[in-house]
Amino acid sequence: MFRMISNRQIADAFDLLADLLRLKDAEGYRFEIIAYQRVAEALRELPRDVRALAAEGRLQEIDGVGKAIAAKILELLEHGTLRLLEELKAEVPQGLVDVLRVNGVGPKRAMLFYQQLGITSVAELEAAAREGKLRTLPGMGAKSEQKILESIAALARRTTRARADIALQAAERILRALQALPNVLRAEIAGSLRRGRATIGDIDLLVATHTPAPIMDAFVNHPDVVRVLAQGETKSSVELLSGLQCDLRAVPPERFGTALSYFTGSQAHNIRLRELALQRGLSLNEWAFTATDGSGREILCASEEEVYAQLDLPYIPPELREDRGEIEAAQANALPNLIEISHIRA
DNA sequence: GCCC
DNA sequence: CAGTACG
DNA sequence: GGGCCGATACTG
Repeated sequence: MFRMISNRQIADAFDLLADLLRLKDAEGYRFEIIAYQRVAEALRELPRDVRALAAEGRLQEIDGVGKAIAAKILELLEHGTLRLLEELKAEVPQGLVDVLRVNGVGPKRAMLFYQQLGITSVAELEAAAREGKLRTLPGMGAKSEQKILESIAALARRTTRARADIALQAAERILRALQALPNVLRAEIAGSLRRGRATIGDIDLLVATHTPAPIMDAFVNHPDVVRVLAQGETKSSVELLSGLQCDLRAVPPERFGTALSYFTGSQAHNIRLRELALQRGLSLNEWAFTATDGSGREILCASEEEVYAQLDLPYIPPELREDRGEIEAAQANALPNLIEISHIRA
Protein backbone atom coordinates (compact mmCIF):
# COMPACT_ATOMS: atom_id res chain seq x y z
CA MET A 1 0.00 0.00 0.00
CA PHE A 2 1.01 3.59 -0.54
CA ARG A 3 2.28 5.93 2.10
CA MET A 4 0.23 8.72 3.58
CA ILE A 5 1.25 11.53 1.31
CA SER A 6 -0.97 14.29 0.04
CA ASN A 7 -1.28 15.72 -3.45
CA ARG A 8 0.09 18.89 -1.97
CA GLN A 9 3.22 17.19 -0.66
CA ILE A 10 3.87 15.57 -4.01
CA ALA A 11 3.38 18.91 -5.72
CA ASP A 12 5.86 20.50 -3.32
CA ALA A 13 8.40 17.82 -4.16
CA PHE A 14 8.11 18.61 -7.87
CA ASP A 15 8.41 22.33 -7.22
CA LEU A 16 11.53 21.71 -5.16
CA LEU A 17 12.86 19.54 -7.94
CA ALA A 18 12.26 22.35 -10.41
CA ASP A 19 13.96 24.95 -8.22
CA LEU A 20 17.02 22.81 -7.58
CA LEU A 21 17.34 22.11 -11.30
CA ARG A 22 16.99 25.80 -11.98
CA LEU A 23 19.91 26.45 -9.64
CA LYS A 24 22.01 23.67 -11.07
CA ASP A 25 21.60 24.62 -14.70
CA ALA A 26 18.66 26.78 -15.61
CA GLU A 27 19.14 26.54 -19.36
CA GLY A 28 20.12 22.91 -19.63
CA TYR A 29 16.92 21.72 -17.98
CA ARG A 30 14.63 24.45 -19.20
CA PHE A 31 11.82 22.22 -20.37
CA GLU A 32 12.12 19.67 -17.61
CA ILE A 33 11.73 22.53 -15.13
CA ILE A 34 8.58 23.72 -16.87
CA ALA A 35 7.24 20.17 -16.98
CA TYR A 36 7.77 19.67 -13.24
CA GLN A 37 6.15 23.00 -12.41
CA ARG A 38 3.18 22.22 -14.62
CA VAL A 39 2.63 18.93 -12.89
CA ALA A 40 3.00 20.54 -9.46
CA GLU A 41 0.20 22.95 -10.32
CA ALA A 42 -1.95 20.24 -11.85
CA LEU A 43 -1.59 18.13 -8.70
CA ARG A 44 -2.61 21.02 -6.46
CA GLU A 45 -5.77 21.53 -8.49
CA LEU A 46 -6.53 17.84 -8.85
CA PRO A 47 -9.87 17.10 -7.18
CA ARG A 48 -8.91 13.48 -6.48
CA ASP A 49 -6.35 11.78 -4.25
CA VAL A 50 -3.32 10.92 -6.36
CA ARG A 51 -3.02 7.64 -4.48
CA ALA A 52 -6.40 6.50 -5.74
CA LEU A 53 -5.43 7.39 -9.29
CA ALA A 54 -2.12 5.59 -8.90
CA ALA A 55 -3.85 2.49 -7.55
CA GLU A 56 -5.96 2.44 -10.70
CA GLY A 57 -2.90 2.89 -12.90
CA ARG A 58 -4.27 6.10 -14.33
CA LEU A 59 -1.58 8.61 -13.38
CA GLN A 60 -0.83 9.48 -17.00
CA GLU A 61 -4.36 10.78 -17.39
CA ILE A 62 -3.25 13.81 -15.39
CA ASP A 63 -2.31 16.68 -17.69
CA GLY A 64 1.44 16.89 -18.08
CA VAL A 65 2.12 13.50 -16.55
CA GLY A 66 3.97 11.10 -18.84
CA LYS A 67 5.92 7.94 -18.23
CA ALA A 68 8.83 9.54 -16.35
CA ILE A 69 6.76 11.71 -14.05
CA ALA A 70 4.30 8.91 -13.36
CA ALA A 71 7.25 6.81 -12.24
CA LYS A 72 8.39 9.63 -9.97
CA ILE A 73 4.95 9.94 -8.43
CA LEU A 74 4.92 6.21 -7.76
CA GLU A 75 8.37 6.47 -6.23
CA LEU A 76 7.10 9.18 -3.91
CA LEU A 77 4.05 7.15 -2.99
CA GLU A 78 6.13 4.08 -2.21
CA HIS A 79 9.23 5.55 -0.60
CA GLY A 80 8.23 9.05 0.39
CA THR A 81 11.26 10.44 -1.40
CA LEU A 82 12.81 10.75 -4.84
CA ARG A 83 16.31 9.57 -5.60
CA LEU A 84 16.81 12.40 -8.06
CA LEU A 85 15.69 14.90 -5.47
CA GLU A 86 18.08 13.53 -2.86
CA GLU A 87 20.95 13.68 -5.32
CA LEU A 88 20.20 17.28 -6.17
CA LYS A 89 19.96 18.21 -2.50
CA ALA A 90 23.48 16.87 -2.10
CA GLU A 91 24.70 19.07 -4.94
CA VAL A 92 22.81 22.29 -4.23
CA PRO A 93 22.09 23.68 -0.76
CA GLN A 94 18.34 23.68 -0.14
CA GLY A 95 18.48 27.14 1.45
CA LEU A 96 19.20 28.56 -1.99
CA VAL A 97 15.60 27.78 -2.90
CA ASP A 98 14.53 30.47 -0.44
CA VAL A 99 17.10 32.85 -1.89
CA LEU A 100 15.31 32.43 -5.24
CA ARG A 101 12.16 33.89 -3.65
CA VAL A 102 13.93 37.24 -3.25
CA ASN A 103 12.89 39.59 -6.03
CA GLY A 104 15.73 40.34 -8.36
CA VAL A 105 17.54 37.13 -7.51
CA GLY A 106 17.28 34.30 -10.00
CA PRO A 107 19.35 31.14 -10.42
CA LYS A 108 22.39 32.89 -11.85
CA ARG A 109 22.78 35.32 -9.01
CA ALA A 110 21.85 32.80 -6.33
CA MET A 111 24.62 30.50 -7.54
CA LEU A 112 27.01 33.42 -7.86
CA PHE A 113 26.36 34.38 -4.24
CA TYR A 114 26.77 30.79 -3.15
CA GLN A 115 29.97 30.07 -5.04
CA GLN A 116 31.69 33.38 -4.36
CA LEU A 117 30.47 34.14 -0.85
CA GLY A 118 29.19 30.84 0.45
CA ILE A 119 25.67 32.20 0.87
CA THR A 120 23.07 29.49 1.45
CA SER A 121 20.19 31.36 3.09
CA VAL A 122 18.25 34.59 2.92
CA ALA A 123 19.68 35.62 6.30
CA GLU A 124 23.21 35.19 4.99
CA LEU A 125 22.31 37.08 1.85
CA GLU A 126 20.98 39.96 3.92
CA ALA A 127 24.13 40.04 6.06
CA ALA A 128 26.38 40.04 2.99
CA ALA A 129 24.38 42.87 1.46
CA ARG A 130 24.62 44.93 4.64
CA GLU A 131 28.36 44.42 4.71
CA GLY A 132 28.65 45.63 1.12
CA LYS A 133 29.96 42.31 -0.14
CA LEU A 134 27.49 41.84 -2.97
CA ARG A 135 28.68 44.90 -4.86
CA THR A 136 32.12 43.35 -5.27
CA LEU A 137 30.70 40.58 -7.46
CA PRO A 138 30.72 40.75 -11.27
CA GLY A 139 27.54 42.32 -12.64
CA MET A 140 26.57 43.65 -9.21
CA GLY A 141 26.80 47.20 -7.93
CA ALA A 142 25.73 49.29 -4.97
CA LYS A 143 22.31 49.76 -6.52
CA SER A 144 21.66 46.06 -7.08
CA GLU A 145 22.77 45.43 -3.53
CA GLN A 146 20.31 47.99 -2.18
CA LYS A 147 17.48 46.52 -4.27
CA ILE A 148 18.14 43.11 -2.83
CA LEU A 149 18.03 44.47 0.71
CA GLU A 150 14.69 46.11 0.01
CA SER A 151 13.34 42.94 -1.59
CA ILE A 152 14.27 40.93 1.48
CA ALA A 153 12.45 43.45 3.66
CA ALA A 154 9.40 43.23 1.40
CA LEU A 155 9.54 39.46 1.55
CA ALA A 156 9.26 39.64 5.33
CA ARG A 157 6.31 42.04 5.16
CA ARG A 158 4.05 39.88 3.06
CA THR A 159 4.01 36.35 4.40
CA THR A 160 1.01 35.03 2.54
CA ARG A 161 -1.23 35.74 -0.39
CA ALA A 162 -3.90 38.38 0.18
CA ARG A 163 -7.58 37.66 0.39
CA ALA A 164 -9.35 38.86 -2.72
CA ASP A 165 -11.73 41.17 -0.87
CA ILE A 166 -8.84 42.97 0.84
CA ALA A 167 -6.90 43.25 -2.39
CA LEU A 168 -9.98 44.48 -4.21
CA GLN A 169 -10.31 47.44 -1.86
CA ALA A 170 -6.67 48.38 -2.34
CA ALA A 171 -7.02 47.97 -6.11
CA GLU A 172 -10.11 50.11 -6.37
CA ARG A 173 -8.45 52.99 -4.56
CA ILE A 174 -5.69 53.12 -7.16
CA LEU A 175 -8.11 52.45 -9.98
CA ARG A 176 -10.32 55.41 -9.05
CA ALA A 177 -7.29 57.70 -8.95
CA LEU A 178 -6.23 56.51 -12.40
CA GLN A 179 -9.72 56.92 -13.83
CA ALA A 180 -9.77 60.50 -12.62
CA LEU A 181 -6.64 61.40 -14.59
CA PRO A 182 -6.93 63.28 -17.86
CA ASN A 183 -6.36 61.16 -20.98
CA VAL A 184 -7.17 57.90 -19.24
CA LEU A 185 -9.77 56.38 -21.54
CA ARG A 186 -10.26 53.14 -19.64
CA ALA A 187 -8.89 51.58 -16.47
CA GLU A 188 -9.50 48.00 -15.41
CA ILE A 189 -8.42 45.46 -12.84
CA ALA A 190 -6.76 42.43 -14.43
CA GLY A 191 -4.82 39.44 -13.13
CA SER A 192 -6.07 36.86 -10.67
CA LEU A 193 -8.29 39.46 -9.05
CA ARG A 194 -10.26 39.75 -12.28
CA ARG A 195 -10.32 35.98 -12.62
CA GLY A 196 -12.10 35.83 -9.29
CA ARG A 197 -9.51 33.83 -7.42
CA ALA A 198 -9.99 33.60 -3.65
CA THR A 199 -6.45 34.76 -2.92
CA ILE A 200 -4.17 36.89 -5.01
CA GLY A 201 -0.42 37.44 -5.10
CA ASP A 202 -0.43 40.94 -6.51
CA ILE A 203 -2.69 43.55 -8.08
CA ASP A 204 -2.66 44.03 -11.84
CA LEU A 205 -4.09 47.18 -13.39
CA LEU A 206 -4.43 48.25 -17.00
CA VAL A 207 -5.19 51.62 -18.53
CA ALA A 208 -5.95 52.72 -22.07
CA THR A 209 -4.28 55.97 -23.05
CA HIS A 210 -2.32 57.70 -25.79
CA THR A 211 -0.07 59.42 -23.25
CA PRO A 212 1.33 56.84 -20.81
CA ALA A 213 4.18 58.85 -19.25
CA PRO A 214 2.15 61.21 -17.03
CA ILE A 215 -0.04 58.30 -15.99
CA MET A 216 2.94 56.23 -14.93
CA ASP A 217 4.14 59.25 -12.96
CA ALA A 218 0.80 59.66 -11.20
CA PHE A 219 0.71 55.93 -10.45
CA VAL A 220 4.11 55.75 -8.74
CA ASN A 221 3.31 58.94 -6.81
CA HIS A 222 -0.03 57.72 -5.48
CA PRO A 223 -0.27 58.16 -1.69
CA ASP A 224 -0.73 54.42 -1.15
CA VAL A 225 2.61 53.68 -2.81
CA VAL A 226 5.52 53.09 -0.45
CA ARG A 227 8.13 51.92 -2.93
CA VAL A 228 8.71 52.00 -6.67
CA LEU A 229 9.99 48.64 -7.88
CA ALA A 230 10.24 49.58 -11.54
CA GLN A 231 9.06 52.36 -13.78
CA GLY A 232 9.10 52.29 -17.55
CA GLU A 233 7.30 53.71 -20.55
CA THR A 234 4.41 51.28 -20.53
CA LYS A 235 4.91 49.20 -17.39
CA SER A 236 5.48 50.12 -13.76
CA SER A 237 5.51 48.18 -10.55
CA VAL A 238 5.09 49.43 -6.99
CA GLU A 239 4.62 48.21 -3.46
CA LEU A 240 1.55 49.48 -1.61
CA LEU A 241 1.03 50.32 2.06
CA SER A 242 -0.56 46.91 2.49
CA GLY A 243 2.66 45.24 1.35
CA LEU A 244 0.94 44.16 -1.84
CA GLN A 245 2.71 44.58 -5.14
CA CYS A 246 0.76 46.45 -7.79
CA ASP A 247 1.63 46.39 -11.50
CA LEU A 248 0.29 48.87 -14.03
CA ARG A 249 0.44 48.68 -17.79
CA ALA A 250 -0.60 51.35 -20.24
CA VAL A 251 -1.60 50.68 -23.83
CA PRO A 252 -3.37 52.64 -26.57
CA PRO A 253 -7.12 51.94 -26.63
CA GLU A 254 -7.03 50.15 -29.96
CA ARG A 255 -4.81 47.50 -28.32
CA PHE A 256 -6.74 47.26 -25.06
CA GLY A 257 -8.27 43.87 -25.85
CA THR A 258 -5.00 42.01 -26.37
CA ALA A 259 -3.50 43.78 -23.36
CA LEU A 260 -6.42 42.96 -21.05
CA SER A 261 -6.37 39.36 -22.22
CA TYR A 262 -2.65 39.09 -21.56
CA PHE A 263 -2.77 40.84 -18.20
CA THR A 264 -5.76 38.83 -16.98
CA GLY A 265 -4.03 35.52 -17.64
CA SER A 266 -3.70 32.97 -16.32
CA GLN A 267 -0.22 32.36 -17.64
CA ALA A 268 -1.22 28.86 -18.69
CA HIS A 269 -4.31 30.21 -20.46
CA ASN A 270 -2.19 32.84 -22.23
CA ILE A 271 0.22 30.23 -23.47
CA ARG A 272 -2.65 28.19 -24.88
CA LEU A 273 -4.04 31.23 -26.69
CA ARG A 274 -0.61 32.01 -28.12
CA GLU A 275 -0.26 28.45 -29.36
CA LEU A 276 -3.65 28.67 -31.04
CA ALA A 277 -2.54 31.89 -32.69
CA LEU A 278 0.64 30.26 -34.00
CA GLN A 279 -1.46 27.49 -35.56
CA ARG A 280 -3.19 30.24 -37.50
CA GLY A 281 0.03 31.85 -38.68
CA LEU A 282 -0.17 34.57 -36.07
CA SER A 283 1.99 35.47 -33.14
CA LEU A 284 0.11 36.88 -30.15
CA ASN A 285 1.43 39.17 -27.47
CA GLU A 286 -0.06 41.91 -25.29
CA TRP A 287 0.14 44.40 -28.14
CA ALA A 288 -1.37 42.59 -31.08
CA PHE A 289 -1.61 39.57 -33.32
CA THR A 290 1.27 39.70 -35.81
CA ALA A 291 1.49 37.62 -38.99
CA THR A 292 4.40 35.18 -38.83
CA ASP A 293 4.90 35.27 -42.60
CA GLY A 294 7.37 38.13 -42.30
CA SER A 295 4.94 40.73 -43.56
CA GLY A 296 4.71 42.21 -40.08
CA ARG A 297 0.99 42.73 -40.61
CA GLU A 298 -0.75 43.43 -37.32
CA ILE A 299 -4.30 42.73 -36.20
CA LEU A 300 -5.31 44.99 -33.32
CA CYS A 301 -8.02 44.14 -30.82
CA ALA A 302 -9.71 46.83 -28.77
CA SER A 303 -11.80 44.23 -26.95
CA GLU A 304 -11.23 40.74 -25.59
CA GLU A 305 -14.15 39.49 -27.68
CA GLU A 306 -12.09 40.27 -30.77
CA VAL A 307 -9.13 38.34 -29.39
CA TYR A 308 -11.17 35.19 -28.92
CA ALA A 309 -12.97 35.67 -32.22
CA GLN A 310 -9.62 35.83 -33.98
CA LEU A 311 -8.89 32.39 -32.53
CA ASP A 312 -12.33 31.08 -33.55
CA LEU A 313 -13.40 30.83 -29.94
CA PRO A 314 -16.46 32.13 -28.13
CA TYR A 315 -15.71 34.61 -25.37
CA ILE A 316 -14.26 32.86 -22.33
CA PRO A 317 -15.10 34.59 -19.02
CA PRO A 318 -12.09 35.49 -16.82
CA GLU A 319 -13.22 33.09 -14.09
CA LEU A 320 -12.58 30.13 -16.39
CA ARG A 321 -9.17 31.12 -17.74
CA GLU A 322 -7.00 28.62 -15.94
CA ASP A 323 -6.23 26.13 -18.72
CA ARG A 324 -8.34 23.57 -16.97
CA GLY A 325 -10.28 22.51 -20.01
CA GLU A 326 -11.94 25.81 -20.89
CA ILE A 327 -10.17 26.08 -24.25
CA GLU A 328 -11.40 22.66 -25.32
CA ALA A 329 -14.87 23.43 -23.97
CA ALA A 330 -14.93 26.69 -25.91
CA GLN A 331 -13.88 24.91 -29.09
CA ALA A 332 -16.73 22.47 -28.56
CA ASN A 333 -19.01 25.39 -27.81
CA ALA A 334 -19.69 23.80 -24.44
CA LEU A 335 -18.59 26.42 -21.94
CA PRO A 336 -20.39 26.12 -18.62
CA ASN A 337 -22.80 28.87 -17.70
CA LEU A 338 -21.41 30.80 -14.80
CA ILE A 339 -23.68 31.74 -11.98
CA GLU A 340 -23.98 35.48 -11.56
CA ILE A 341 -25.37 37.35 -8.60
CA SER A 342 -28.17 38.58 -10.82
CA HIS A 343 -29.16 34.98 -11.46
CA ILE A 344 -29.72 34.31 -7.81
CA ARG A 345 -32.99 35.21 -6.17
CA ALA A 346 -34.14 34.86 -2.61
C1' DG B 1 10.19 16.62 -19.11
C1' DC B 2 5.51 16.12 -22.37
C1' DC B 3 3.16 15.99 -26.53
C1' DC B 4 1.97 15.96 -31.51
C1' DC C 1 24.11 42.93 -23.27
C1' DA C 2 22.61 39.35 -19.38
C1' DG C 3 19.56 38.69 -15.75
C1' DT C 4 15.11 38.90 -13.94
C1' DA C 5 10.19 39.32 -13.98
C1' DC C 6 5.13 39.41 -15.79
C1' DG C 7 0.53 37.07 -17.40
C1' DG D 1 12.19 13.37 -33.96
C1' DG D 2 11.70 18.02 -32.75
C1' DG D 3 9.05 21.94 -30.79
C1' DC D 4 8.03 23.88 -26.47
C1' DC D 5 4.87 31.93 -25.60
C1' DG D 6 6.32 36.52 -25.98
C1' DA D 7 9.84 40.52 -32.46
C1' DT D 8 7.19 40.63 -23.75
C1' DA D 9 9.45 45.03 -20.45
C1' DC D 10 12.71 47.03 -17.00
C1' DT D 11 17.40 47.41 -14.72
C1' DG D 12 22.32 48.22 -14.49
